[in-house]
Amino acid sequence: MTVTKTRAETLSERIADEILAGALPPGLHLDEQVLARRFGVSRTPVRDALRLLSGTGLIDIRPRLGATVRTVTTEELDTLFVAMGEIEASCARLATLSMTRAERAALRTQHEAMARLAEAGDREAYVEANLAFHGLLYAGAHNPAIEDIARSLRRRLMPYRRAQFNAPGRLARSHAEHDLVVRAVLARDAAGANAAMLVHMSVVEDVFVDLAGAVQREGPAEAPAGAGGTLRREPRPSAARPARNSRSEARR
Amino acid sequence: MTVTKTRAETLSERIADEILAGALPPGLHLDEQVLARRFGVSRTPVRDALRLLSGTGLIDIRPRLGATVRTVTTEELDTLFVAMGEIEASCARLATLSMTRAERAALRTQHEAMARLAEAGDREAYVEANLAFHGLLYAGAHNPAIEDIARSLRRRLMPYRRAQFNAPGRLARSHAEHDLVVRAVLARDAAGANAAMLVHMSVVEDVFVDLAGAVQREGPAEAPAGAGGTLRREPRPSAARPARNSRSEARR
DNA sequence: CTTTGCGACCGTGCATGCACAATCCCGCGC
DNA sequence: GCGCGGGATTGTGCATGCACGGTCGCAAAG
Repeated sequence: MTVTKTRAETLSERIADEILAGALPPGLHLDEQVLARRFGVSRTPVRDALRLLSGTGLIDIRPRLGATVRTVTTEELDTLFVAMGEIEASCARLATLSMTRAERAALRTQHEAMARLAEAGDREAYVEANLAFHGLLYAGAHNPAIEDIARSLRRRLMPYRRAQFNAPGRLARSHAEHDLVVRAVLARDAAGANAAMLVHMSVVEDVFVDLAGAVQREGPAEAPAGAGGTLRREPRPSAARPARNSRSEARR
Repeated sequence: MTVTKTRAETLSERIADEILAGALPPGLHLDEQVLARRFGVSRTPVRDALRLLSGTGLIDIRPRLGATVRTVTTEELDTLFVAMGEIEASCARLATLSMTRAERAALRTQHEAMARLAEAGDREAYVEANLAFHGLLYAGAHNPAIEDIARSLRRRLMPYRRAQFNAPGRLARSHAEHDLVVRAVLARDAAGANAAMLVHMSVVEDVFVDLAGAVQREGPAEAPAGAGGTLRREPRPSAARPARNSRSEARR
């Protein structure tokens, strides 16, 4: 059996962590030699790690120009959130159709635990429980392919989701939205679960866009590790507020 | 500007093509040195290409064991088809909300052209037009993130979709299913478009599963380039027929 | 005859070296 | 003063070499 992790693998994880933590800010050029020195290896495993990471969407590699941490504009972020919503909604629907009795029970338990956290206003714990909650739905879909997609998207959005529960009253409203999802799942109402999750995720998106707009207007936070501070400032600060929701930009 | 394509890039495309064409059958071990000799380069660009390819799901790389063409079991294939259906349905819904007038017109034109192809029974042309048809919906969603996911999934499924239109009457029925999708899109009925596409894709899946079952029972086709012949034969031929549809396996 | 331990072979992981391309800087011309 | 061209610099792309881990085969023991 293979327990050996190659250096390239280890490196790609560490670099990914640093990107997600904000230590390597978007747009930063990733110099192979610098990274090699920093990690005490040669350029070869660094190159391998960067190739590996390019598949995750975290970095861009352009021939002869090297790798840069992927810069995400607000427009791209918006489409990512929409896509995430669609995938989550699909998971909710599939989970409604495929969850075992035990999985439904676990979902219900998790949901009820989150009610107490929301009431207590424990944001920290709620955020963590929220990840687990959505994870239960991914797993409940019994579809590794779509679960991979969901986790990959969630990973890419992670840096931008931190502050979302800081908005006043968001905890309670989030839980109320979850409640509609859970009810539909338990009632075997697949279409309802799909729709409820779509609503939930579009709210999440809107909350984010509001925050992002605020960040953009004031400029990013001071510390490089500041949550939400990894948004690229648009070249022209005027007209910086894009269409709020690509779902509603229709009918041109 | 960068017009330079690196050898690794070129190689990854060529290798991908060969995998998709069936020249490199699933399970085949990809020897770096052999590939290097075959393409007249050193092992380094080959390694880079393989790392790049590992992100697309076409190959597996296991430390110290090298790369193999990804083997897809019927179960995995089933989940992939379900995921594809979900993504396509999402695209259809988003396209309904976001398509411009011109895009709707193009969709209608394409659909009408396909009516003639279906009537004439021109499978070859219909398959190609079908790709374009779905491509119009991907693009119409105005969401690069979800479009990428759709194209990536379609790519992975490509080798297994060839024979689907050989089933008698499939062309006409496919077009009828499309018709429901197109009507919903043009009528701005997002939920309807979503549902219609879901139906269409689940039929596509069922047709495939029937064919796959047949292939498995008789063994793969003779030629290594044979369409549908890239299915891995299960170790135990008995009990080889799995649950037909992961959507209907529910309520355990 | 089957099973298990040992050794040789082979392929991947990683380091190093070189060449070319893209960028930057400085000097020259307008 | 500003734009433009050419050379130096820097970093990536690729080739090559070596070492370690894994696999396979063979032989010996049960």
